[in-house]
Amino acid sequence: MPELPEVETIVGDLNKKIRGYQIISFWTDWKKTIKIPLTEFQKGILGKRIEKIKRRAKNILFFLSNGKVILVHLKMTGHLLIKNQKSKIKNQFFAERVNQYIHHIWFLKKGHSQLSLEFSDLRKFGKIELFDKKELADHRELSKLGLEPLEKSFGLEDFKKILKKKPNWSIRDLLLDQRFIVGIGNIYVSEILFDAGIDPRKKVSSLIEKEKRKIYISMIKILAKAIELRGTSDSDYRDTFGAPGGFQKVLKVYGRTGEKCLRKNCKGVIIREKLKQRSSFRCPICQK
DNA sequence: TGCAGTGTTGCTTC
DNA sequence: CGAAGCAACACTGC
Repeated sequence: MPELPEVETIVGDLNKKIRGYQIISFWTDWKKTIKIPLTEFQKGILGKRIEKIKRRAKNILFFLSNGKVILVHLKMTGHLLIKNQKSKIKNQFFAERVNQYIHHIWFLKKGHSQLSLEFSDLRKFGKIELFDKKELADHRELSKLGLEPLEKSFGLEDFKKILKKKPNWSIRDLLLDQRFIVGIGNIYVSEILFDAGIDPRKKVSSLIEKEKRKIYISMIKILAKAIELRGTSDSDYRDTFGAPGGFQKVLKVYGRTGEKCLRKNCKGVIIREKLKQRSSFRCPICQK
């Protein structure tokens, strides 16, 4: 389930490995994922060079030499894997599990080097779009997205401005809503609020100055740490080598129902509760 | 064994 | 208008 740190890791790898490659062909067995007619998609990408890859929220954007942009969203179970004839996915068990779900493949070439970029998507929730770079600014969905939490320009004051917009919401619902701050999903929202010592159900308007500051700092700290560890592989996230991330080893609350709270001297036991149809994890003692 | 749970996000409904 | 619920899909685990 890729959130900001996972997508950031993937984009970093893609830039290292496929920047400058030309798309020679594209194969799919599930057209529904591609949001424009397949012939139009093919025409827009074949023979074009991949100039750079960027992340916006949880979206991956491939900028092509003809001014087109391929948008890929992995949703819940998507993976992008890069392979050449010799390379095998690092984790063989994972390779066997994932290969049968490869529904789209870009075949790439640069000089004598040939690679394939394979999109594995078990639940087929992922999406692929193609549009002109000049439409980027008013893209129907991208234009509605909120601020990037790791941008240098995203300061405490910006965060507090966002908090003012939804005083009656719980802090958890606000952090998860991509219209305000992007990139945070169910795993990191639990971890951020644990780190900040804040109850996820807490109403935004009841947060005092100190708490707002804590949440802001924890948000940046946890996301940056997760990128450093190449993301969280709870059940199925893998990087473009098929290798797992490292953040799952340092999760403090997510998926730790019934286990002891890891905060020093806290005797709490982590609980899971349903908030708005989704699981939320917290320590009932040290998150106030 | 069958059905709830899994999490992202846009769409529908009220 | 906003909030809640659902659908897209397939596998896991209780």
